[in-house]
Amino acid sequence: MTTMRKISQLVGVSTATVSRALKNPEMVLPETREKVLKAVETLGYRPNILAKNFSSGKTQTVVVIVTDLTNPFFSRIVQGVEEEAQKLGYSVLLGDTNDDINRERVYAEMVLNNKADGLIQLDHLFPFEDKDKEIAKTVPMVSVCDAIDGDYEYPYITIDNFAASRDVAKHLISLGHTKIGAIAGKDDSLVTSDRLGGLQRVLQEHNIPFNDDWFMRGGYTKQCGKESMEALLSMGEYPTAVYCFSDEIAIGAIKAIKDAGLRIPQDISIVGFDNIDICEYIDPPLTTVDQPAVEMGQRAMQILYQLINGDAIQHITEFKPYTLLVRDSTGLAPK
Amino acid sequence: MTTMRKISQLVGVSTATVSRALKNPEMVLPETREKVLKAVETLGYRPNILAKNFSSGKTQTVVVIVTDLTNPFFSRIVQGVEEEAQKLGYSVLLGDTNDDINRERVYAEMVLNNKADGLIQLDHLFPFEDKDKEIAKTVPMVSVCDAIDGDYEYPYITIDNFAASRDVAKHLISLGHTKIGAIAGKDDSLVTSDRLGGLQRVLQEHNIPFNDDWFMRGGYTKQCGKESMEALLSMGEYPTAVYCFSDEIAIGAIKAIKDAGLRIPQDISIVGFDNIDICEYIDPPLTTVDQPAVEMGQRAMQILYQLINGDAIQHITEFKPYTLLVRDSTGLAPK
DNA sequence: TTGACGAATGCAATCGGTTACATTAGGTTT
DNA sequence: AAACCTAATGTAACCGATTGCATTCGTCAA
Repeated sequence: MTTMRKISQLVGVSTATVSRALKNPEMVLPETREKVLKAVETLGYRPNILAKNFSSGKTQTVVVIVTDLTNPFFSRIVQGVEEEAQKLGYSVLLGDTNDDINRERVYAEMVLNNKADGLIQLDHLFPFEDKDKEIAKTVPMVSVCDAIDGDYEYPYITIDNFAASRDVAKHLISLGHTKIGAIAGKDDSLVTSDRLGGLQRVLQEHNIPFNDDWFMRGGYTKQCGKESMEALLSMGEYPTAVYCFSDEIAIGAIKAIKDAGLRIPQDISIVGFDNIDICEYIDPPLTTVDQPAVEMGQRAMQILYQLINGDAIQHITEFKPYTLLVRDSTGLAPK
Repeated sequence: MTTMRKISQLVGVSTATVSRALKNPEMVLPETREKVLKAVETLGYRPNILAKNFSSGKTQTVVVIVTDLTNPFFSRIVQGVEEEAQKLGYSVLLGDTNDDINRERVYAEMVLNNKADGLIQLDHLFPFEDKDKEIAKTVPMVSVCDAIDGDYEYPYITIDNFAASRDVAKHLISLGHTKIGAIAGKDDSLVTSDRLGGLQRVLQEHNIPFNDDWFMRGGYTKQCGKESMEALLSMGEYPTAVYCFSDEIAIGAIKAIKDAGLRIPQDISIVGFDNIDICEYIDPPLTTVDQPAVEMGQRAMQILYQLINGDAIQHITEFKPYTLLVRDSTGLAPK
């Protein structure tokens, strides 16, 4: 391997000069610089990043923790993170945890072990136990889209889920729906409580009762959406509109409705959340709340960059704009 | 930060002994080991991976290059890679290239710069130019699912695309189809030529002409699928069955067909490829070829591991089993 | 002419864990 | 008892780039 020493020998200067010629050209005589660059060229020198990282104590790398990379909403956020990371000179280590808190912990500890400089979390469980909270304090860390409800002091990029839910609820009520159910993703998360809260608030404002039996909990998967919807349909009386807390859930719900021989939106209206690509392509096109996934990922990376580079860790919840996209999966309530 | 030196001072031994107590316990007196472990515990020592990597010259990290992470087929492969990487003690650096050859090159060079030990490529363009081929020779590298047609000496994990295409073609012919179109993903790739070849061979065997106008090329996206299908439908005579080289393409094609007021499969049969999760959920459920994505990713990582750890680079094309899944998007050819 | 100053460069320590080689202690063999 | 061996541990070099401090050299002012 070509090292800096070889360059310095070829040019007849010290390694310090070579280092400066490459990193701080203005500290070096133009002709020295020329000679160094030429030697770099002829020997095909590449700086050993390992050595650089070691002496600087930084890895120029961040870890992204995702529970399920196959969820297109999450993978878009990751794309945003990565795009921004590359701009800022960082690499992205992938941590797909498959909902396993222990794997989350492993990835979080990578920062402590100097394998990465910071952490971005999507839809996470960590920090989970008290010992995790200790770790969380020392690790530069940002949450995107979902966070743990608790008193943690790290930034959180999201949309105003409460307000978005209010918009969804108003939309359904304006179509005449009064029998409204919901299928949530994960329990005990800020997203779930905010979305549920927004829905309940609007129902309350319109004196429409909220039927707790019609509030289902599962995961952000098609499978869960299908099973939850089947459960709803098997009840004696079921809702005429179902608000799914993710598009994946909605897709599963739609499948269950069609399998039962019912029509969307004539019999049941469906609303999703996230606006993943496929929403426009499914039948019927899905009414959903658009979240700016890529932008959220980018922003998370920007903030993480600031944290890593010295800004004190402060609690910032940053809201991005959202849009309710009305498509064909919602319609007038059946008579 | 707690370093090995601190431990050694606390215990009253040298750093070498500490190192051995942790890495080669059998080289150290049991009681010494106990004392070291205790000190590690009380001081909360964590080895600095940066230093370890530096002195060993290895990063225990691999790069995965994907053109589009939001494609669920690719993200499943990545999941497989990651799962296996974790088992083998490796981390995964993500390289989403957005079809940009320059970004691919950046990621490939990470291996040369000691940022990673090896490279896994999905649906890639690299190596592209002659200078890339030089790089490719020195970099431990494995392709999954798609490779560049050319004389490169690195392993390739795939399914037998030619045979799978034959199965698709036979299935369509058995349903009475003779007017068969196809929508490909990328040009100039082994996958495209194999799949097209398999289709053409079977048509030839049945004395069915292959209409070149009905062979569309684009990318592996819903958007491309939709546009290609619209183009097909705008022709005076269009196929009664369309073989899409990915499920994403198929989903776009289905959208175009429905928008045109036609029915699937009564008017047009559609076949996809990959068997991504959503195939069961769309309307109608999609006939497709299942590829064992997770397993392919795992296997790619295993082989890369072997390459990194000394096995000579050899050209292996390894085929995984595939399955044609007949669902409801294919039916009898219209009279 | 000399002292001061600044620009350019060199010297050498440093980061923290690993490891080849050296040393020591304890036991065994002859 | 001397010679020898082995297990356990210590010493110090090493990986390669960075950087604080020292040095050199040329220039300008006193």
